[in-house]
Amino acid sequence: MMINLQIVDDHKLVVESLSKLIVESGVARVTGIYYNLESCRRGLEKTLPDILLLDIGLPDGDGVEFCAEIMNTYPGLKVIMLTTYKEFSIAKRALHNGALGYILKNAESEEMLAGIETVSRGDQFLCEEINLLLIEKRNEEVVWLAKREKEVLKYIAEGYTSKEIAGFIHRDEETVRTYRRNLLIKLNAKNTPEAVKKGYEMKLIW
Amino acid sequence: MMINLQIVDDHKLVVESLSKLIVESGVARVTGIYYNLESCRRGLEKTLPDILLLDIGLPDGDGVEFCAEIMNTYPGLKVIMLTTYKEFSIAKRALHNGALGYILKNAESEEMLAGIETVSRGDQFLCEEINLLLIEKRNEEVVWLAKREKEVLKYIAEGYTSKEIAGFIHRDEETVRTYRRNLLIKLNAKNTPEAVKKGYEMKLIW
DNA sequence: TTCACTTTCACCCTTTTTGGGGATTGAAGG
DNA sequence: CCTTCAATCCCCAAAAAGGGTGAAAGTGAA
Repeated sequence: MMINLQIVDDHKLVVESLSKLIVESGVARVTGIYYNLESCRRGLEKTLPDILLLDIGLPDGDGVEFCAEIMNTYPGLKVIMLTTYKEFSIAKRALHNGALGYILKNAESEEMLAGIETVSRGDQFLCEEINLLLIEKRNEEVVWLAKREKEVLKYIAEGYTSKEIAGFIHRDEETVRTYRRNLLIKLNAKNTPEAVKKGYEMKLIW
Repeated sequence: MMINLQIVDDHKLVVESLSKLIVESGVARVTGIYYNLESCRRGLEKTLPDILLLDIGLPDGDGVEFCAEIMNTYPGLKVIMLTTYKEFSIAKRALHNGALGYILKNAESEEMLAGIETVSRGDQFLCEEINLLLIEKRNEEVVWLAKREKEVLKYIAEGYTSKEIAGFIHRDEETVRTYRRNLLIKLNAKNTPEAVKKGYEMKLIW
């Protein structure tokens, strides 16, 4: 019984080669290809695959958050994150959001195929580098920002002051100041510029 | 007379598929593959190709700056930037640094092959999206940061104050404050957090 | 040799941020 | 039920950044 697999990635070169690789190896059948989240959403309504290969930096949103979204709708779906980010916090968030696999784009083809087979059996699969990273940083905390905090961080990155942001979100300036303080603590940043940098690195904003 | 081509990209999946695509199409011969800049440097000393496909986000440095470096050493070498960044300022800097081509990774295979052939004849080739972008923003200025300014921007992104940075680079605090002001003007940012954001977007820091 | 730009430093004054110290509500989870 | 934590607000003092402006030495290109 063949594994049905679909791919979401905006890099056509990656998608083409990947589907060729998968089909030729015989481990799975590629039943759908999407270049953004919106078309993927619509596609999944029609045909649900066993495995979804999901990129993170899509043009219309964040693959990590999308993962949580589709796990709600299709709890049985097996998601493998396929990305370039070898950041601890991103991998951790992806797994927390229900991804069963996490494979870097600089992985070998064999690793890719092994991952698909492992995940299709319902087991977790992490590529070597990420596995080591998670073991190494096993004790480190992941940064969880509240919705409001993320919102404020985005405004900060766009150069708005606390007063201006307070106006945007219809809250007191003091409230925004509190979010700001918490952001610095949670992101372990010395000041706002560093918080923006870390937000970028952890793909919390963009 | 066959085109000799080499690839620098840390995404093994991309490289594999790309070289397969190129070889199978018959437009060129792939004579070298590198996963970082350092090994590319050493490889070019041994065999010089006609065309170099160059990624931007390499593990050991910036492909755009590397382009300028190798154009100095091998002025005849034809470089095609192969990347995910569809930012005006990055493309502009790449071309200024001597790249003859700029192709996005979400381009079609045909575009890729057409690009290789065009560039091999010594003509410039830009993929559709970048071409449109350059036409559209033809009048916009590119941001050129001085070496010191980039250095200061990096320190700012790491959360250091002007006083601390002044200590690091052995200059007066007032000097650093001047760089900071100029950064805001050049990057058209309202404040430092926004400057950091723009620095990231334009791949001026990382 | 101009001209532009980088690099360097200086002074003044205003706004914003930072780093402390709190507090209350309400929702979610054990 | 109790704890945790998001979300909301408050105050103060010190530090840092922002805005204006000026200027001089050095480099490199036209």
